[in-house]
Amino acid sequence: MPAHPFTFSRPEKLKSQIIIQQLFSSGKSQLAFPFRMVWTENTNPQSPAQVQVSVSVSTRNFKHAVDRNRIKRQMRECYRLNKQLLIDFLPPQHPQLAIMFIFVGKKHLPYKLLNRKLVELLTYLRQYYENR
RNA sequence: GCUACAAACUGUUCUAUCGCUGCCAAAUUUUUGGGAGAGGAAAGUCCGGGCAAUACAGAGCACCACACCACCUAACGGGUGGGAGCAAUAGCCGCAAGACUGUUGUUACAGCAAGUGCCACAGAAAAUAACCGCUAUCUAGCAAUAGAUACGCAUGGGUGAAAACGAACAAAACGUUCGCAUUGGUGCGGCAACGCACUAAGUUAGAAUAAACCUUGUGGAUUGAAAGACCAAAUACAUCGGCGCGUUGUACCGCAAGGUGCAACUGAGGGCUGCUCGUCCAAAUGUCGAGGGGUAGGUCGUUAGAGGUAAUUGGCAACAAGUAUCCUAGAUAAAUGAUAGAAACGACUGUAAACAGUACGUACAAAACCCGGCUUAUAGGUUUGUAGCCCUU
Repeated sequence: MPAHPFTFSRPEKLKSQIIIQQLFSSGKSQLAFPFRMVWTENTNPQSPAQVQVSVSVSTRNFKHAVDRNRIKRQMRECYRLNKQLLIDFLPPQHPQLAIMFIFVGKKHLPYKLLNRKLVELLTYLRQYYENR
Protein backbone atom coordinates (compact mmCIF):
# COMPACT_ATOMS: atom_id res chain seq x y z
CA MET A 1 0.00 0.00 0.00
CA PRO A 2 1.65 3.27 -1.09
CA ALA A 3 1.69 6.22 1.27
CA HIS A 4 -0.34 8.40 -1.10
CA PRO A 5 -3.07 6.37 -2.66
CA PHE A 6 -4.43 9.00 -5.07
CA THR A 7 -1.70 8.68 -7.66
CA PHE A 8 -1.76 7.98 -11.36
CA SER A 9 1.83 7.50 -12.45
CA ARG A 10 3.47 5.91 -15.44
CA PRO A 11 3.25 2.18 -14.51
CA GLU A 12 -0.51 2.54 -14.08
CA LYS A 13 -1.05 3.81 -17.62
CA LEU A 14 -1.98 1.38 -20.31
CA LYS A 15 0.32 2.06 -23.25
CA SER A 16 1.15 -1.19 -25.00
CA GLN A 17 -0.40 -1.38 -28.41
CA ILE A 18 -0.48 -5.17 -28.27
CA ILE A 19 -2.47 -5.29 -25.06
CA ILE A 20 -4.87 -2.72 -26.45
CA GLN A 21 -5.40 -4.87 -29.52
CA GLN A 22 -6.13 -7.86 -27.28
CA LEU A 23 -8.48 -5.66 -25.31
CA PHE A 24 -10.63 -4.85 -28.29
CA SER A 25 -10.52 -8.30 -29.84
CA SER A 26 -11.29 -10.36 -26.71
CA GLY A 27 -12.17 -7.93 -23.90
CA LYS A 28 -15.46 -7.59 -22.11
CA SER A 29 -17.47 -4.43 -22.30
CA GLN A 30 -19.90 -2.48 -20.14
CA LEU A 31 -21.78 0.74 -20.90
CA ALA A 32 -22.70 3.51 -18.47
CA PHE A 33 -23.47 6.60 -20.46
CA PRO A 34 -21.41 8.60 -21.34
CA PHE A 35 -18.75 5.97 -20.78
CA ARG A 36 -18.02 2.60 -22.23
CA MET A 37 -15.59 0.40 -20.34
CA VAL A 38 -13.59 -2.34 -22.01
CA TRP A 39 -11.42 -4.60 -19.90
CA THR A 40 -9.47 -7.81 -20.01
CA GLU A 41 -7.00 -9.80 -17.93
CA ASN A 42 -3.38 -9.50 -18.93
CA THR A 43 -1.49 -12.73 -18.10
CA ASN A 44 1.92 -11.44 -19.18
CA PRO A 45 2.31 -8.13 -17.34
CA GLN A 46 5.21 -5.78 -18.17
CA SER A 47 4.72 -3.45 -15.22
CA PRO A 48 4.24 -4.05 -11.48
CA ALA A 49 0.90 -2.24 -11.29
CA GLN A 50 -2.17 -4.31 -10.60
CA VAL A 51 -4.40 -2.33 -12.94
CA GLN A 52 -3.50 -0.48 -16.10
CA VAL A 53 -5.89 2.14 -17.38
CA SER A 54 -6.25 4.21 -20.49
CA VAL A 55 -8.83 6.75 -21.62
CA SER A 56 -10.05 7.63 -25.08
CA VAL A 57 -12.21 10.25 -26.78
CA SER A 58 -13.19 9.97 -30.40
CA THR A 59 -12.11 12.55 -32.95
CA ARG A 60 -15.43 12.06 -34.66
CA ASN A 61 -17.40 13.51 -31.77
CA PHE A 62 -14.92 16.16 -30.70
CA LYS A 63 -13.10 17.88 -33.52
CA HIS A 64 -10.84 20.10 -31.45
CA ALA A 65 -7.90 18.77 -29.49
CA VAL A 66 -8.68 21.19 -26.69
CA ASP A 67 -12.03 19.55 -26.00
CA ARG A 68 -10.63 16.02 -26.19
CA ASN A 69 -7.80 16.85 -23.82
CA ARG A 70 -10.14 18.35 -21.27
CA ILE A 71 -12.43 15.33 -21.22
CA LYS A 72 -9.52 12.93 -21.02
CA ARG A 73 -8.04 14.86 -18.13
CA GLN A 74 -11.30 14.81 -16.27
CA MET A 75 -11.69 11.08 -16.85
CA ARG A 76 -8.19 10.41 -15.54
CA GLU A 77 -8.96 12.56 -12.54
CA CYS A 78 -12.11 10.58 -11.80
CA TYR A 79 -10.22 7.32 -11.99
CA ARG A 80 -7.37 8.62 -9.87
CA LEU A 81 -9.67 9.64 -7.04
CA ASN A 82 -11.78 6.50 -7.10
CA LYS A 83 -9.47 3.68 -8.07
CA GLN A 84 -9.21 2.42 -4.48
CA LEU A 85 -12.70 1.04 -4.88
CA LEU A 86 -11.25 -1.60 -7.17
CA ILE A 87 -7.63 -1.96 -6.11
CA ASP A 88 -8.27 -2.46 -2.39
CA PHE A 89 -10.49 -5.35 -3.23
CA LEU A 90 -8.25 -7.26 -5.63
CA PRO A 91 -6.04 -9.93 -4.03
CA PRO A 92 -2.30 -9.53 -4.69
CA GLN A 93 -2.02 -12.65 -6.86
CA HIS A 94 -4.87 -11.58 -9.13
CA PRO A 95 -3.85 -11.22 -12.79
CA GLN A 96 -3.23 -7.70 -14.04
CA LEU A 97 -6.30 -5.92 -15.33
CA ALA A 98 -6.19 -3.77 -18.46
CA ILE A 99 -9.04 -1.28 -18.66
CA MET A 100 -9.92 1.33 -21.23
CA PHE A 101 -12.56 3.98 -20.69
CA ILE A 102 -14.06 5.40 -23.88
CA PHE A 103 -16.11 8.57 -23.91
CA VAL A 104 -19.03 7.94 -26.23
CA GLY A 105 -21.03 11.10 -25.51
CA LYS A 106 -21.50 13.73 -28.15
CA LYS A 107 -21.01 16.80 -25.96
CA HIS A 108 -19.22 17.87 -22.86
CA LEU A 109 -20.88 16.97 -19.53
CA PRO A 110 -20.33 18.28 -15.98
CA TYR A 111 -17.59 16.77 -13.90
CA LYS A 112 -19.92 15.57 -11.14
CA LEU A 113 -21.87 13.43 -13.56
CA LEU A 114 -18.71 11.93 -15.03
CA ASN A 115 -17.49 11.13 -11.54
CA ARG A 116 -20.73 9.37 -10.58
CA LYS A 117 -20.79 7.27 -13.73
CA LEU A 118 -17.19 6.19 -13.43
CA VAL A 119 -17.75 5.09 -9.83
CA GLU A 120 -20.67 3.09 -11.13
CA LEU A 121 -18.44 1.28 -13.59
CA LEU A 122 -15.75 0.52 -11.04
CA THR A 123 -18.35 -0.82 -8.67
CA TYR A 124 -19.72 -3.01 -11.42
CA LEU A 125 -16.27 -4.43 -12.11
CA ARG A 126 -15.74 -5.12 -8.44
CA GLN A 127 -19.00 -7.01 -8.16
CA TYR A 128 -18.18 -8.93 -11.31
CA TYR A 129 -15.03 -10.35 -9.71
CA GLU A 130 -16.66 -10.87 -6.31
CA ASN A 131 -19.28 -13.17 -7.81
CA ARG A 132 -16.78 -15.40 -9.58
C1' G B 1 -18.54 62.31 -27.59
C1' C B 2 -21.00 57.97 -29.85
C1' U B 3 -21.36 54.18 -33.73
C1' A B 4 -19.28 51.20 -37.74
C1' C B 5 -15.06 49.37 -40.34
C1' A B 6 -9.69 48.44 -40.89
C1' A B 7 -4.75 47.76 -38.87
C1' A B 8 -1.36 46.96 -34.76
C1' C B 9 -0.57 45.50 -29.66
C1' U B 10 -2.58 42.77 -25.55
C1' G B 11 -5.29 38.64 -24.58
C1' U B 12 -7.36 37.45 -16.67
C1' U B 13 -5.25 36.97 -11.45
C1' C B 14 -4.82 34.68 -6.50
C1' U B 15 -5.53 30.85 -2.54
C1' A B 16 -6.45 25.79 -0.67
C1' U B 17 -6.56 20.37 -1.36
C1' C B 18 -5.27 16.27 -4.47
C1' G B 19 -2.33 15.02 -8.80
C1' C B 20 0.93 14.73 -13.82
C1' U B 21 6.06 15.27 -16.87
C1' G B 22 11.23 16.63 -16.97
C1' C B 23 15.49 18.90 -14.12
C1' C B 24 18.59 19.76 -9.56
C1' A B 25 19.94 18.39 -4.49
C1' A B 26 19.55 15.23 -0.38
C1' A B 27 18.50 10.58 1.24
C1' U B 28 19.09 6.00 -0.27
C1' U B 29 15.58 2.05 -3.22
C1' U B 30 11.46 4.88 -3.24
C1' U B 31 10.84 8.81 -0.30
C1' U B 32 11.75 14.23 0.96
C1' G B 33 12.86 19.25 -0.53
C1' G B 34 13.64 23.01 -4.38
C1' G B 35 12.67 24.94 -9.03
C1' A B 36 10.50 24.65 -14.36
C1' G B 37 6.23 23.32 -17.40
C1' A B 38 1.61 25.70 -24.36
C1' G B 39 0.45 29.88 -28.37
C1' G B 40 -0.23 34.42 -31.13
C1' A B 41 -1.86 31.85 -33.88
C1' A B 42 0.89 25.91 -30.81
C1' A B 43 -4.30 25.49 -35.89
C1' G B 44 -4.60 24.79 -41.54
C1' U B 45 -0.24 21.75 -43.43
C1' C B 46 -0.23 26.09 -48.27
C1' C B 47 5.16 27.65 -49.60
C1' G B 48 10.67 28.00 -48.35
C1' G B 49 15.07 26.27 -45.58
C1' G B 50 17.99 23.29 -42.08
C1' C B 51 18.64 18.06 -40.90
C1' A B 52 18.46 12.61 -42.41
C1' A B 53 18.23 8.38 -45.71
C1' U B 54 18.20 6.84 -50.73
C1' A B 55 19.44 8.09 -55.84
C1' C B 56 22.82 10.75 -59.11
C1' A B 57 28.64 10.84 -65.63
C1' G B 58 26.41 14.30 -69.14
C1' A B 59 22.25 15.82 -72.18
C1' G B 60 17.17 15.83 -73.82
C1' C B 61 11.81 14.90 -73.34
C1' A B 62 7.72 14.79 -70.02
C1' C B 63 5.65 16.78 -65.45
C1' C B 64 5.23 20.73 -61.67
C1' A B 65 5.96 25.77 -59.99
C1' C B 66 6.97 30.82 -60.97
C1' A B 67 6.66 35.41 -64.48
C1' C B 68 7.13 44.55 -64.34
C1' C B 69 12.04 46.29 -61.87
C1' A B 70 15.54 46.83 -57.86
C1' C B 71 16.64 45.47 -53.07
C1' C B 72 16.15 42.31 -48.31
C1' U B 73 16.78 37.25 -46.84
C1' A B 74 19.80 30.89 -45.44
C1' A B 75 15.72 30.54 -48.87
C1' C B 76 10.79 31.50 -50.68
C1' G B 77 5.30 31.56 -54.33
C1' G B 78 7.44 35.86 -48.38
C1' G B 79 8.80 41.13 -47.28
C1' U B 80 10.35 46.47 -48.48
C1' G B 81 10.74 50.37 -51.98
C1' G B 82 9.73 51.82 -56.95
C1' G B 83 7.33 51.56 -62.07
C1' A B 84 3.15 50.61 -65.28
C1' G B 85 -2.02 49.32 -66.29
C1' C B 86 -7.16 49.51 -64.68
C1' A B 87 -11.28 51.63 -61.67
C1' A B 88 -13.49 55.47 -58.64
C1' U B 89 -13.28 60.53 -57.31
C1' A B 90 -11.85 66.03 -57.22
C1' G B 91 -9.70 69.94 -60.09
C1' C B 92 -8.44 71.62 -64.91
C1' C B 93 -7.88 71.82 -70.70
C1' G B 94 -10.89 70.30 -75.01
C1' C B 95 -17.05 70.78 -79.29
C1' A B 96 -15.90 65.55 -78.41
C1' A B 97 -12.84 61.32 -78.10
C1' G B 98 -9.32 62.15 -74.76
C1' A B 99 -5.07 64.49 -72.04
C1' C B 100 -2.82 66.47 -67.42
C1' U B 101 -2.48 66.88 -61.81
C1' G B 102 -3.88 65.05 -56.88
C1' U B 103 -6.16 61.25 -53.62
C1' U B 104 -7.94 56.29 -52.78
C1' G B 105 -8.46 51.34 -54.22
C1' U B 106 -6.81 47.37 -57.21
C1' U B 107 -3.77 43.89 -60.66
C1' A B 108 -1.07 36.00 -61.55
C1' C B 109 1.65 42.73 -64.35
C1' A B 110 6.04 37.83 -70.20
C1' G B 111 3.70 36.62 -75.17
C1' C B 112 -2.97 36.58 -78.73
C1' A B 113 2.16 41.01 -84.17
C1' A B 114 3.79 31.92 -84.02
C1' G B 115 -0.24 28.16 -84.30
C1' U B 116 -4.97 26.00 -82.54
C1' G B 117 -9.46 26.50 -79.86
C1' C B 118 -13.49 29.34 -77.84
C1' C B 119 -16.63 33.91 -78.01
C1' A B 120 -23.50 32.48 -74.18
C1' C B 121 -28.17 35.51 -75.07
C1' A B 122 -29.54 39.03 -78.56
C1' G B 123 -28.32 40.13 -83.52
C1' A B 124 -28.23 39.94 -90.75
C1' A B 125 -23.41 38.84 -89.19
C1' A B 126 -19.02 37.06 -83.46
C1' A B 127 -14.21 37.08 -87.57
C1' U B 128 -13.33 34.47 -95.31
C1' A B 129 -19.50 40.55 -91.78
C1' A B 130 -24.25 43.26 -96.58
C1' C B 131 -30.50 42.39 -92.81
C1' C B 132 -32.43 47.40 -93.31
C1' G B 133 -29.86 51.16 -95.80
C1' C B 134 -26.69 53.81 -99.34
C1' U B 135 -23.89 54.61 -104.32
C1' A B 136 -23.31 53.92 -109.61
C1' U B 137 -25.19 52.01 -114.20
C1' C B 138 -29.14 49.83 -117.05
C1' U B 139 -34.46 48.78 -117.85
C1' A B 140 -39.75 50.11 -116.97
C1' G B 141 -42.62 54.48 -115.70
C1' C B 142 -45.02 61.34 -116.97
C1' A B 143 -43.51 60.94 -111.92
C1' A B 144 -43.26 58.81 -107.07
C1' U B 145 -41.10 54.35 -107.42
C1' A B 146 -40.02 49.18 -108.79
C1' G B 147 -36.65 45.50 -110.77
C1' A B 148 -31.79 43.89 -112.41
C1' U B 149 -26.52 44.29 -112.44
C1' A B 150 -21.66 45.43 -109.58
C1' C B 151 -16.99 38.91 -107.11
C1' G B 152 -20.33 47.84 -105.47
C1' C B 153 -20.03 50.61 -100.40
C1' A B 154 -18.14 49.33 -93.45
C1' U B 155 -20.42 55.41 -93.92
C1' G B 156 -26.09 55.66 -91.06
C1' G B 157 -29.58 51.98 -88.11
C1' G B 158 -30.81 48.45 -84.36
C1' U B 159 -28.57 43.93 -81.06
C1' G B 160 -24.66 42.92 -77.83
C1' A B 161 -19.67 42.53 -72.92
C1' A B 162 -17.45 43.13 -77.76
C1' A B 163 -19.59 45.00 -84.61
C1' A B 164 -13.81 45.98 -87.23
C1' C B 165 -9.56 51.63 -82.81
C1' G B 166 -12.22 56.20 -80.91
C1' A B 167 -14.13 61.31 -81.83
C1' A B 168 -15.75 65.87 -84.71
C1' C B 169 -17.70 67.29 -89.52
C1' A B 170 -20.54 64.57 -93.23
C1' A B 171 -24.08 59.45 -94.74
C1' A B 172 -19.07 63.90 -98.18
C1' A B 173 -17.93 57.00 -100.06
C1' C B 174 -10.11 55.19 -102.65
C1' G B 175 -12.95 61.34 -97.09
C1' U B 176 -10.44 65.54 -93.98
C1' U B 177 -8.81 66.73 -89.15
C1' C B 178 -7.95 65.34 -84.12
C1' G B 179 -6.95 61.57 -80.26
C1' C B 180 -5.14 57.03 -78.44
C1' A B 181 -3.06 51.94 -78.85
C1' U B 182 1.00 49.86 -81.43
C1' U B 183 5.88 49.85 -84.10
C1' G B 184 10.58 52.50 -85.03
C1' G B 185 14.54 56.69 -84.60
C1' U B 186 17.30 60.62 -81.79
C1' G B 187 18.43 63.18 -77.21
C1' C B 188 18.06 63.65 -71.84
C1' G B 189 17.00 61.41 -66.76
C1' G B 190 17.04 56.64 -63.98
C1' C B 191 21.13 50.69 -61.48
C1' A B 192 16.53 49.03 -63.75
C1' A B 193 11.23 48.62 -64.72
C1' C B 194 10.29 53.04 -67.05
C1' G B 195 9.67 58.38 -67.77
C1' C B 196 10.11 63.18 -70.50
C1' A B 197 10.97 65.89 -75.19
C1' C B 198 11.34 65.87 -80.52
C1' U B 199 10.30 62.93 -84.77
C1' A B 200 8.63 58.95 -88.64
C1' A B 201 4.96 55.17 -89.75
C1' G B 202 0.01 54.51 -88.43
C1' U B 203 -5.53 50.21 -89.58
C1' U B 204 -2.37 46.96 -90.35
C1' A B 205 -2.97 42.25 -86.24
C1' G B 206 -10.39 41.36 -83.57
C1' A B 207 -7.27 48.08 -79.51
C1' A B 208 -11.39 39.77 -77.44
C1' U B 209 -9.62 35.70 -74.56
C1' A B 210 -3.15 32.64 -72.05
C1' A B 211 -6.30 31.68 -63.54
C1' A B 212 -7.84 28.33 -72.76
C1' C B 213 -4.32 24.79 -74.99
C1' C B 214 0.12 26.70 -76.03
C1' U B 215 5.01 29.62 -76.84
C1' U B 216 9.26 31.93 -74.40
C1' G B 217 12.31 32.50 -70.06
C1' U B 218 13.80 30.88 -65.01
C1' G B 219 13.82 27.13 -61.26
C1' G B 220 12.85 22.09 -59.47
C1' A B 221 16.06 14.46 -57.75
C1' U B 222 12.69 11.40 -54.23
C1' U B 223 10.94 10.51 -49.39
C1' G B 224 9.94 12.79 -44.45
C1' A B 225 11.51 12.44 -37.30
C1' A B 226 6.48 6.86 -38.20
C1' A B 227 13.49 10.26 -41.45
C1' G B 228 17.55 7.93 -39.46
C1' A B 229 21.57 5.85 -35.75
C1' C B 230 22.30 2.55 -31.63
C1' C B 231 21.17 -1.08 -27.37
C1' A B 232 18.13 -5.26 -26.90
C1' A B 233 14.36 -9.32 -22.58
C1' A B 234 11.24 -13.61 -23.35
C1' U B 235 9.92 -17.17 -27.16
C1' A B 236 11.17 -19.47 -31.80
C1' C B 237 15.07 -20.25 -35.47
C1' A B 238 20.12 -20.54 -39.01
C1' U B 239 25.05 -21.80 -37.31
C1' C B 240 29.10 -23.59 -33.84
C1' G B 241 30.84 -26.25 -29.42
C1' G B 242 30.41 -29.61 -24.68
C1' C B 243 27.89 -33.80 -22.61
C1' G B 244 24.60 -37.56 -23.82
C1' C B 245 21.88 -40.72 -27.36
C1' G B 246 23.21 -46.43 -22.39
C1' U B 247 22.17 -51.43 -19.78
C1' U B 248 18.79 -55.46 -18.35
C1' G B 249 14.14 -58.01 -18.55
C1' U B 250 9.69 -58.90 -21.12
C1' A B 251 5.59 -58.60 -24.91
C1' C B 252 4.46 -57.88 -30.04
C1' C B 253 5.90 -57.44 -35.45
C1' G B 254 9.57 -59.51 -38.97
C1' C B 255 12.56 -65.27 -42.63
C1' A B 256 16.49 -62.13 -40.87
C1' A B 257 19.02 -57.53 -39.85
C1' G B 258 16.18 -54.89 -36.75
C1' G B 259 11.89 -52.03 -34.94
C1' U B 260 7.96 -50.69 -31.34
C1' G B 261 5.61 -50.73 -26.37
C1' C B 262 6.01 -51.52 -21.02
C1' A B 263 9.00 -52.04 -16.43
C1' A B 264 13.59 -51.50 -13.68
C1' C B 265 18.56 -49.48 -13.35
C1' U B 266 21.93 -45.58 -14.92
C1' G B 267 21.39 -39.89 -14.63
C1' A B 268 23.97 -35.47 -19.54
C1' G B 269 21.38 -31.57 -17.40
C1' G B 270 17.70 -28.53 -14.82
C1' G B 271 14.24 -26.54 -10.60
C1' C B 272 13.97 -25.41 -5.14
C1' U B 273 18.84 -22.66 -2.03
C1' G B 274 23.71 -17.54 -1.16
C1' C B 275 26.47 -22.63 -0.95
C1' U B 276 26.49 -27.97 0.50
C1' C B 277 23.24 -31.86 1.59
C1' G B 278 18.57 -33.29 0.42
C1' U B 279 14.49 -33.68 -2.68
C1' C B 280 11.74 -33.25 -7.27
C1' C B 281 11.77 -33.24 -12.66
C1' A B 282 14.27 -35.22 -16.73
C1' A B 283 16.17 -39.70 -22.11
C1' A B 284 16.86 -39.00 -27.41
C1' U B 285 13.28 -35.28 -32.89
C1' G B 286 17.78 -34.68 -25.92
C1' U B 287 20.28 -31.10 -22.94
C1' C B 288 23.64 -27.08 -21.60
C1' G B 289 26.47 -23.08 -23.49
C1' A B 290 28.02 -19.68 -27.37
C1' G B 291 25.75 -16.94 -31.15
C1' G B 292 23.68 -13.77 -35.40
C1' G B 293 19.71 -11.43 -37.53
C1' G B 294 15.77 -9.47 -34.89
C1' U B 295 10.34 -8.68 -32.00
C1' A B 296 8.42 -6.26 -27.37
C1' G B 297 10.76 -2.38 -25.03
C1' G B 298 14.49 1.40 -24.47
C1' U B 299 18.45 5.32 -25.71
C1' C B 300 19.99 9.04 -29.14
C1' G B 301 18.04 12.22 -33.01
C1' U B 302 15.27 16.15 -29.37
C1' U B 303 15.38 21.26 -27.92
C1' A B 304 21.21 27.02 -27.38
C1' G B 305 18.71 28.38 -32.00
C1' A B 306 19.32 31.75 -39.46
C1' G B 307 17.31 32.32 -30.57
C1' G B 308 14.98 36.33 -27.56
C1' U B 309 15.32 41.46 -25.28
C1' A B 310 17.51 46.43 -25.05
C1' A B 311 19.67 50.87 -26.81
C1' U B 312 23.41 52.40 -30.70
C1' U B 313 25.10 52.80 -35.88
C1' G B 314 23.91 52.30 -41.36
C1' G B 315 19.51 52.28 -44.63
C1' C B 316 13.30 55.93 -47.08
C1' A B 317 12.09 50.86 -45.59
C1' A B 318 12.25 45.47 -45.40
C1' C B 319 16.72 44.53 -42.97
C1' A B 320 21.89 44.38 -41.52
C1' A B 321 26.16 45.14 -38.16
C1' G B 322 28.81 45.06 -33.79
C1' U B 323 27.85 45.72 -28.20
C1' A B 324 25.37 44.37 -23.63
C1' U B 325 22.23 40.95 -21.45
C1' C B 326 18.92 36.43 -20.85
C1' C B 327 18.29 30.72 -21.07
C1' U B 328 12.93 30.24 -21.75
C1' A B 329 8.33 23.20 -22.22
C1' G B 330 10.17 18.50 -23.99
C1' A B 331 5.38 14.65 -23.70
C1' U B 332 5.24 9.87 -26.85
C1' A B 333 -2.40 5.88 -26.11
C1' A B 334 1.03 11.67 -25.69
C1' A B 335 2.59 15.79 -19.05
C1' U B 336 1.54 21.19 -18.54
C1' G B 337 -4.28 19.40 -14.78
C1' A B 338 -8.93 18.59 -11.59
C1' U B 339 -12.14 20.35 -7.81
C1' A B 340 -13.64 24.27 -4.47
C1' G B 341 -13.45 29.38 -3.10
C1' A B 342 -12.20 34.52 -3.89
C1' A B 343 -10.80 38.78 -6.92
C1' A B 344 -10.64 41.65 -11.54
C1' C B 345 -12.99 43.12 -16.07
C1' G B 346 -17.55 42.99 -18.79
C1' A B 347 -22.99 42.16 -19.51
C1' C B 348 -27.91 42.52 -17.64
C1' U B 349 -31.52 44.32 -13.81
C1' G B 350 -32.67 48.17 -10.05
C1' U B 351 -30.99 53.30 -9.00
C1' A B 352 -30.15 60.35 -10.24
C1' A B 353 -25.47 58.48 -8.80
C1' A B 354 -22.38 55.93 -5.44
C1' C B 355 -23.64 51.17 -5.14
C1' A B 356 -26.35 46.47 -4.79
C1' G B 357 -27.96 41.94 -6.99
C1' U B 358 -27.13 37.50 -10.59
C1' A B 359 -27.68 29.00 -11.12
C1' C B 360 -24.75 35.42 -16.26
C1' G B 361 -20.07 35.86 -19.40
C1' U B 362 -14.22 35.89 -19.72
C1' A B 363 -12.66 34.51 -26.91
C1' C B 364 -10.03 31.54 -30.65
C1' A B 365 -7.69 27.50 -29.53
C1' A B 366 -3.18 22.57 -27.06
C1' A B 367 3.50 22.07 -28.54
C1' A B 368 5.02 16.75 -31.00
C1' C B 369 12.48 17.46 -34.99
C1' C B 370 13.60 22.77 -35.51
C1' C B 371 13.34 27.57 -37.94
C1' G B 372 11.34 31.78 -41.78
C1' G B 373 6.73 33.12 -43.97
C1' C B 374 1.54 32.85 -45.78
C1' U B 375 -3.66 31.82 -44.72
C1' U B 376 -7.66 31.33 -41.46
C1' A B 377 -10.07 31.82 -36.17
C1' U B 378 -10.33 35.27 -32.02
C1' A B 379 -14.72 37.57 -26.18
C1' G B 380 -12.92 41.78 -23.76
C1' G B 381 -9.23 45.87 -23.43
C1' U B 382 -5.66 49.70 -25.46
C1' U B 383 -3.76 52.74 -29.55
C1' U B 384 -3.99 54.75 -34.53
C1' G B 385 -6.60 55.80 -39.08
C1' U B 386 -11.10 56.39 -42.16
C1' A B 387 -16.47 57.27 -42.62
C1' G B 388 -21.21 58.80 -40.54
C1' C B 389 -24.17 61.23 -36.69
C1' C B 390 -24.68 64.67 -32.53
C1' C B 391 -22.95 68.79 -29.36
C1' U B 392 -19.85 73.24 -28.53
C1' U B 393 -16.96 77.34 -30.55
